[in-house]
Amino acid sequence: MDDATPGLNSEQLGAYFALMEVSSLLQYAVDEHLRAEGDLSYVQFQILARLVDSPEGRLRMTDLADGVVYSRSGLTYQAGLLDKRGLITRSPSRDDERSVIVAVTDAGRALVARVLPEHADRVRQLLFDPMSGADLAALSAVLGRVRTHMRAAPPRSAKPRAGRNRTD
Amino acid sequence: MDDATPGLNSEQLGAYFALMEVSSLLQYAVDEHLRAEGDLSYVQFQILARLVDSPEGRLRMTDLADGVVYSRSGLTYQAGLLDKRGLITRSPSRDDERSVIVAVTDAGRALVARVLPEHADRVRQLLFDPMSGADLAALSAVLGRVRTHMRAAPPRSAKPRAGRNRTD
DNA sequence: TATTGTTATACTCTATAACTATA
DNA sequence: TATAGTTATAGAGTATAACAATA
Repeated sequence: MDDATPGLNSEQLGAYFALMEVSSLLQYAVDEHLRAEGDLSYVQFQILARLVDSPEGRLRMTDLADGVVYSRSGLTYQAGLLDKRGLITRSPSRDDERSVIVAVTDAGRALVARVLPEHADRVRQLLFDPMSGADLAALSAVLGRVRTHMRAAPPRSAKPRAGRNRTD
Repeated sequence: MDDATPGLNSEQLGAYFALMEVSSLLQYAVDEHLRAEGDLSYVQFQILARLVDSPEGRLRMTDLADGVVYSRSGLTYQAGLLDKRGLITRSPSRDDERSVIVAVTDAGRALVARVLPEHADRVRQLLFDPMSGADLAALSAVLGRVRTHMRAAPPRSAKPRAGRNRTD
């Protein structure tokens, strides 16, 4: 019954457009700062931030690719840039010789630490300043639910022609 | 007091990441459909949709550039593509000879009408299916407030070196 | 002088396909 | 055979600066 339902009512349409506009403006502002202050694109920052957030500062390429919405080749490209700048290292995994372990370097951690405060500040000013505590709680609840839902059926890096769906 | 406040608490940080991830996944899914079905990028679709939404199906280039987060040259590029495909027309304004009026053609309207239903369907499936009515109301309220706030101080197409701020 | 828009150019980024190597 | 990653390549998109024309 996927195509029997109508499109979107006006409230949904408004919320959809507002969501895209808000996230677009937010990313634009944040990206601008990251480039000016740390010579980082938003994607590169996300990669570094994920590594810093990870338990031991190290993740497999695949894990990173699943996190960010990129193709593997795209991640290889970005990782190459970060590697060249000494912000990460790449080394083969002992567990699985096919895998590559990406690790943040001290320089990478330092860079994140340097840009993070102002980054957070911009986000707060643009996104959270006009919000009440109740707003924030509501937003968190809704987005959390939506994110879980979206992750359940992830068409992210589904690229190989075979497997997955036999409906074709 | 802009820089005296701390960054973000964990709830804010979580909401921020969730917002960016949700919007990113949503745009990814929608963009994919637009390209496959209508050979349109998300930006091109936004331009067409805005024109269709406008009173007479016509807007100035500047109005379009203000709506989408683009540089003027970027808009000229995209408008050129749409013009080449016969989806829009561009003509000088009578009111102000400097301005260019962009108008949707019938073909443009037809294309939007063709892709819109499934577009809306994807948005509904990904974004609104996991939401209750209360969720939607809360989301609309919050995003509406944030959008207004962001639009109040828009660093969008602030590019010329002169004017605007005399603090230099 | 300020604003509107275009052009030229250079660059970043992303995706596709072919390829290697390991499980 | 399937998975992990890289490389080559080609294309789309974006920003900057210089430019022309009108207000």
